[in-house]
Amino acid sequence: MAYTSALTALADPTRRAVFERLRRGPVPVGVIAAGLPVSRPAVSQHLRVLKDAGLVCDEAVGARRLYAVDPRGVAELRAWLDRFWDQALDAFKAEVEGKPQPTKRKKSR
Amino acid sequence: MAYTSALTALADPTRRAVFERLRRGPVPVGVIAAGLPVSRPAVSQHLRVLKDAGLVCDEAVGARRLYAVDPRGVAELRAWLDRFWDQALDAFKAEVEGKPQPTKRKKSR
DNA sequence: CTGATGTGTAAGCCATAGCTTACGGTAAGT
DNA sequence: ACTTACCGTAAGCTATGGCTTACACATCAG
Repeated sequence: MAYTSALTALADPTRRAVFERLRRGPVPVGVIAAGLPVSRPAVSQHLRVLKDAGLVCDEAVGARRLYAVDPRGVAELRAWLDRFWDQALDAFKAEVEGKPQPTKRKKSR
Repeated sequence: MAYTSALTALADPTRRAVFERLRRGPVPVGVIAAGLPVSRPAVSQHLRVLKDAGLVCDEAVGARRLYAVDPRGVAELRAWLDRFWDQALDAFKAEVEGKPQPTKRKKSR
């Protein structure tokens, strides 16, 4: 269940800013920190959390280190949310169509 | 930007447990608290946060109050994640095509 | 080899957030 | 009307987490 750590990671505003900055493409740490109101070590710590959550991957390029979004982490989060979406919609539909039973599972796809 | 509060809300493990309990259908507060290792007021506070984030909606039924998942909140989160997914994939593709060996990574699925 | 650049890590401070107990309010049952 | 059940809110305590400064290591330029 890696989506739990992913959600925890994306909860912090600064960390979201870091992550959204990476959306445009691979960026070194210093560049990210330059566009944010926090220090560079803070960005390093945020990247550490995002990496542990499987949301970003890094690559050493000379003295620098490029960070990029890891599509796999995003995919996991999407999968969890989609599963949630389907079940919630089924429950909602059953609720609207007259309420036979609170917890009733029709069909799942 | 309601997805920010949604992500913040889903970061807490207990709050995720509350939310996932609601996935099966509308449930009163007491039932949720009975299945969790926290007190009932704690669950109330969590539901408050989830409601403010647009993830759940409530309905008074007699002395009880039923909470259910609000599909709209889930949809917003999905939209944000999908937009992220597309841009991340584009950046990843451009990175692969542009440079010979940008990042050594396999395709997951 | 020396200095400069880029980065990760450790220690410490402080604000935030989650939990508990206590209380007030509304609805149903007798 | 009185009692019981169910729920939300307030106040307070404590732990977690994010930020900073200081330090250590690796790489490139000269």
